[in-house]
Amino acid sequence: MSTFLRPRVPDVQNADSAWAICPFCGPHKQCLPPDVLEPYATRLGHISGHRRVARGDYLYRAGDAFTHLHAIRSGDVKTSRVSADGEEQIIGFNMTGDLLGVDAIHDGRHRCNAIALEQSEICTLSFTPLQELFLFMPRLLQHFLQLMAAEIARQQNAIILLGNTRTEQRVAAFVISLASRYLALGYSPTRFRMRMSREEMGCYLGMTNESISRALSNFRRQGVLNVDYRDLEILDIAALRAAAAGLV
Amino acid sequence: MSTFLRPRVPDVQNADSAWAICPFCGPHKQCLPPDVLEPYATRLGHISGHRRVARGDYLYRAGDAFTHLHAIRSGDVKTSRVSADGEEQIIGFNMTGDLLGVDAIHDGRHRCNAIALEQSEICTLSFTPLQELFLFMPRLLQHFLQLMAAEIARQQNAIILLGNTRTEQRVAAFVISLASRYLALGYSPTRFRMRMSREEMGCYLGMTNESISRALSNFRRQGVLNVDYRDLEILDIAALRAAAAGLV
DNA sequence: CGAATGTTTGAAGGTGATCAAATGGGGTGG
DNA sequence: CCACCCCATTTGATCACCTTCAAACATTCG
Repeated sequence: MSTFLRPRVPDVQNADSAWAICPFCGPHKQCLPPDVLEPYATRLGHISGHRRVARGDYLYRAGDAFTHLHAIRSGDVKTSRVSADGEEQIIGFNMTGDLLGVDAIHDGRHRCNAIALEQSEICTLSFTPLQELFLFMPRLLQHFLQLMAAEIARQQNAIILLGNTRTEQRVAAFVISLASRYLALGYSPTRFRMRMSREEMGCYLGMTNESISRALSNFRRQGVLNVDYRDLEILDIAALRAAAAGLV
Repeated sequence: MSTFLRPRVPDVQNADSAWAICPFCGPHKQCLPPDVLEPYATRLGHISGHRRVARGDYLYRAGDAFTHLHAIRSGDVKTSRVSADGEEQIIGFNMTGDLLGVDAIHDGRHRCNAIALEQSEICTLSFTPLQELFLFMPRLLQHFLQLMAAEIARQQNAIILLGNTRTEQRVAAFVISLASRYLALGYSPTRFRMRMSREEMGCYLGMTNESISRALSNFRRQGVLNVDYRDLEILDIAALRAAAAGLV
């Protein structure tokens, strides 16, 4: 990286609140390595806020002017768009550590709704001052670019999933995706509660809630999963992986 | 924007070659407004190169180390990934003005293949020096962020298309997408040649080449399109839009 | 505790995939 | 420049998969 522009952030302690360092994912710090985060914490704290949202609340709506990025500190959120005929179409599910709203950088207007699936804590980041911080903090900028690129890569996976797989394969891949994200957050990857309805899963995966239900039931009959409504346990991860790879 | 970091680029004429200003899309300049581009041209020129590729050539391969971004100066390119079972899965089609490879910023390694659909002219942009330029050129950075966000938005459209539409609707939307991109490039939006095979279209749209062919034939029978192999003419844009909106 | 919503399972029907074959272009080598 | 061959495209027939419609049951939240 360039040596001529080194962060000139004062090395001030800022321990008054955990919220102050939340903009890049708070306690888990998975978005930004601690050694990078530390000197930025103070400045980032100045441009961030936080809110609590209840199940069903909107973080932002399609059409809203884009002013802030939204980071999930805890909880689960879905992002969706509403088509011309008024039907909701889910773009993705997000959980602790995810950063929402970057797509709105394009034209300064949100094109998605972000809706809480349960009570959640949200950090808001004012984007204009963040952009100015980038000029002082090359590693912060680099990190942000990597974040956006990771989002693109994730969406590529979704495109492949939707275009080139059958229902059971798709559901298996989705369950594995959830498991690996819970693992990354330090939760059990084999037992967790799915926060979205079958309807919402189906909307995201391009199938009906009935097909989702049937696929999960099939996996249960095969001894691969233990499904009790939204509680899920992975019994045979190898078989699940095989199903996700299309080896049926 | 910040006033303390204004571009300090020497105002040097740099007219020796059109290639020198190619990094952000050359003659069409659609990526960067001329008044922004002008002062950057010299510096950008220093970090850019160019190549000519023939039909079937790889711009880069999945697994390659990421060093350069690739901008299409002319021609058409497809990006794809190869699944575990060795099948090609097309992520997108790109044409003049598109910037490829941003997804590799995530971990410094390309995850896609980029393959020329026909003879093309490609600009290469060394990413490390570009990152340093960002620190001097806030508007260039802002523009780049907008570019990446636009890519995310485009992929969201693809996800919706794949998940929530039927074949005819999907094909109609694809044709409209091609038309609007040709329009933006100054070409006829109603008569153009499709650069990809039915097979490749199908792979991208999550259907078989036969289904693509049938959908196009149906539109021809209805007087909506004139299809002659890869040559396409839009006869009834209103009907096509209606089909793309799912109003069948 | 009751109503509304979410989930499971069944049966029937439609859409798109698969298999197959004929036709037409385009690229390559002579 | 032409002819050939390979491959893309079109069209048809059959079939599997998933959707649709329907009903029973569980859960959650007021």
